[in-house]
Amino acid sequence: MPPAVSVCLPSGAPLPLKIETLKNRADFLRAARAKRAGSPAFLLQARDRQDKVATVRLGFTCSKKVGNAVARNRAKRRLREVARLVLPQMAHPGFDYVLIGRATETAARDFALLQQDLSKALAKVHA
RNA sequence: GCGGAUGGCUGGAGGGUCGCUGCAUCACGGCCCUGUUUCGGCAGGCUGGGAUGUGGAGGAAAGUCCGGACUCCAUGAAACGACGGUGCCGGGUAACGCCCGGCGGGGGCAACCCCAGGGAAAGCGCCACAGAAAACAGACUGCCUUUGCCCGCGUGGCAGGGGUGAGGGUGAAACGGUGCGGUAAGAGCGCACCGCGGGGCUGGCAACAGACCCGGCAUGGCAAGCCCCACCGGGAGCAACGCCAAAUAGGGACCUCGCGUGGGCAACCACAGGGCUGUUUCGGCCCGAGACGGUCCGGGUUGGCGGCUAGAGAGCCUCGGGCAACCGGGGUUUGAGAUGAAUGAUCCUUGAAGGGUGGCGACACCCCGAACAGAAUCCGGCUUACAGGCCAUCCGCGCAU
Repeated sequence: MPPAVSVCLPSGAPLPLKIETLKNRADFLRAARAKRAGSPAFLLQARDRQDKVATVRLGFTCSKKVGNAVARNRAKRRLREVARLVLPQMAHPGFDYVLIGRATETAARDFALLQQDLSKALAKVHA
């Protein structure tokens, strides 16, 4: 583990939210049991970790249902991009988010609509 | 021009904005450690985000089917055996089940393509259906001839003797095929050609081919059935393996086998005994009071760094050897290393083929917007998937000259 992220935080004033990648299977499973919000092109899962650490963590899931390796990679990249654009303004500190890709819609849906979808889903999950 | 055959190349293009990741350089911050100090710092290491520059998916990255490199484990010798693989000959290669060149067989007018292509006189097994008969030789039917009897006297019927071997619808396969002679009818019985077997000869490194001589002919097929022969082969894989840090654990229950002898106060030693090394023999190692036996239960299996991308490298040009695969030399250019896994997201322009509408047509307008597919230690192959486009060589047909 990199030494204690929380130690160097106090100095920061506004400080943009740190976004890390979710890596452990256990974290994915915990997120799956928390709140969720559907959307035509993806499914959003969100969980408040309640561990006093502000870092936002983000994960992606594209199962074999999405398609072959090329289709799965493309779906993940689009989800990653839309999250990169939307999340910094919308995310709540201390949350884990997981975006799950769908078969054809994730790759096909208009990108502007995709951003709107994510905003709506985040709002629903935070409510 | 039309139809083919073979080999090879390519795998949308241009731009704007915003990102990801490796490396290099540059300053900046953090402060822990080390060194030093004139106590301000400085140097090294660690670490955090940033700027600039530069590199960043494929011909199959795929299937994971072969062959290697590399790493760890195992590895005493001989003989024997088991298992798996390969299978015409020669060459290439680090190696191969791959590639090249030949040979043999089959297909095609041809270019060319296809072949799991050792052994069936070592043995066992199998040969469906059909057929008189399916494996070793005859039976059945037939053909010829002859004797007797019968009648409605005929190219008749019945019974018997003798001769004969391929005429018998079949079938994947029938004591070799075709023709002529021969005969009562026939038959390699004789002859010619083809096939087959044997022999030496010639050519070839060889597989094999050729002509010649001899033999009237002896060995049905299946070895992607067992098998025999020759050759090859230790096992597991980068989640290999090494290092650092942290944490946890250094277990428990039951069963099986064993707990022997001698010396010594004891530690221990020696010998029995047990286990491992495919088997055996010799040898070696371990245990020796427990087991490097089995079953079940419980706990753990995290993070980082190295391995990690420079090599049997690749592309192009060129010289030499070789029919070729390929080998040797020179020059030049080039070089993904991610790890919830980067190599992109989005917008604009252009846009192949395809589809639709109109038109005799050239064409115009509209729709759709590139196939298969994403490195995971690295190479050499094979196999499979693939929208289109392009090039070279060759073959057949047609037309013109």
